[in-house]
Amino acid sequence: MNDRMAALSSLFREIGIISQLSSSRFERALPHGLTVAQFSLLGNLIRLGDDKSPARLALAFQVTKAAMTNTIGKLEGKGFVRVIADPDDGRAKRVQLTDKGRRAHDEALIAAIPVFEDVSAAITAADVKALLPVLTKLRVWLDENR
Amino acid sequence: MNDRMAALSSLFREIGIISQLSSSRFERALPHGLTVAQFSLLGNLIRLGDDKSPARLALAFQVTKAAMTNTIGKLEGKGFVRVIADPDDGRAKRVQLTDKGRRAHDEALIAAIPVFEDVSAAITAADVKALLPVLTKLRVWLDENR
DNA sequence: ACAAAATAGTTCAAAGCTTAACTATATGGA
DNA sequence: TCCATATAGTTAAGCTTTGAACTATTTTGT
Repeated sequence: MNDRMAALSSLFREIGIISQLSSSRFERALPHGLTVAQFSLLGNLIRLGDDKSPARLALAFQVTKAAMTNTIGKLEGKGFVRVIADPDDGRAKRVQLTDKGRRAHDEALIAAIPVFEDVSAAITAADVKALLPVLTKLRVWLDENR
Repeated sequence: MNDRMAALSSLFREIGIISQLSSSRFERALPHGLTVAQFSLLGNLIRLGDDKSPARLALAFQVTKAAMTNTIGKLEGKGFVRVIADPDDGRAKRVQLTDKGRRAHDEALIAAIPVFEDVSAAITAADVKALLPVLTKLRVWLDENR
């Protein structure tokens, strides 16, 4: 058990550091003062469709409703999303992309490309492909057994 | 490049979520209100020797001096470490373990065992072994190209 | 020997996240 | 129908971290 614990400790430690370093590296490159959370949210709305409730987005991103309120508020302040009352549910809201938000995401994507290219030097496509399912399984487990 | 970016995005996203979920899971189990940062610092002092300067510890843990000041302060407040002036360098300090700190780490280690056992269900020893060098390489690269 | 540059540590404000408490609206069962 | 419960969202307080500014001390180079 001792070796096992040591290995897992190392694993979680590396993961924690990578999480921090990668976020700050991307955020340094992103325009409009976008954070990774904001950029990811924009990307999600673009790729998977907008007009979703904050609660649903909070679930999708594994953050609390409070955190999502904050992120959405930031994007709204920048004019990148619009938040309207849900016509079908008086409790709920709906988050919609603005044209400005789409443009901002495009710019951010372009700005992020060189960072991705740089990072590609540190990890091969094959390694990413090998890592992902294992990490996903771990993440799902941690989430389900929270 | 698009697939590559999508894969890397997923990778960093999984890593970010795992970082957060694993920390909170461990912290829920740890006694004395120890955080992962505090527990790791105690462990480092025990395994690799104490009597080290905060600056050196900050480097080892990849956090800022300010963060290390905070972590050490918390441990000092709990009586788990003692901080003295470095007799050889007027600018520096030295962080020393107390007996209470050693005992607290032992207790925390015991409390952490079941968490490690639980997590073992979500990732095999072989997978950890395969992941570690790749993540380490990535972490080192991110650190060097910060 | 001495001024300039580097290093150690602290403090402060800002950011993002969490939990908990709270308001408002919906839903479901008696 | 009506009350209990669940869900949506916000707010406030607390935590950890970062970056920048600052003091004190040491090291370096001339």
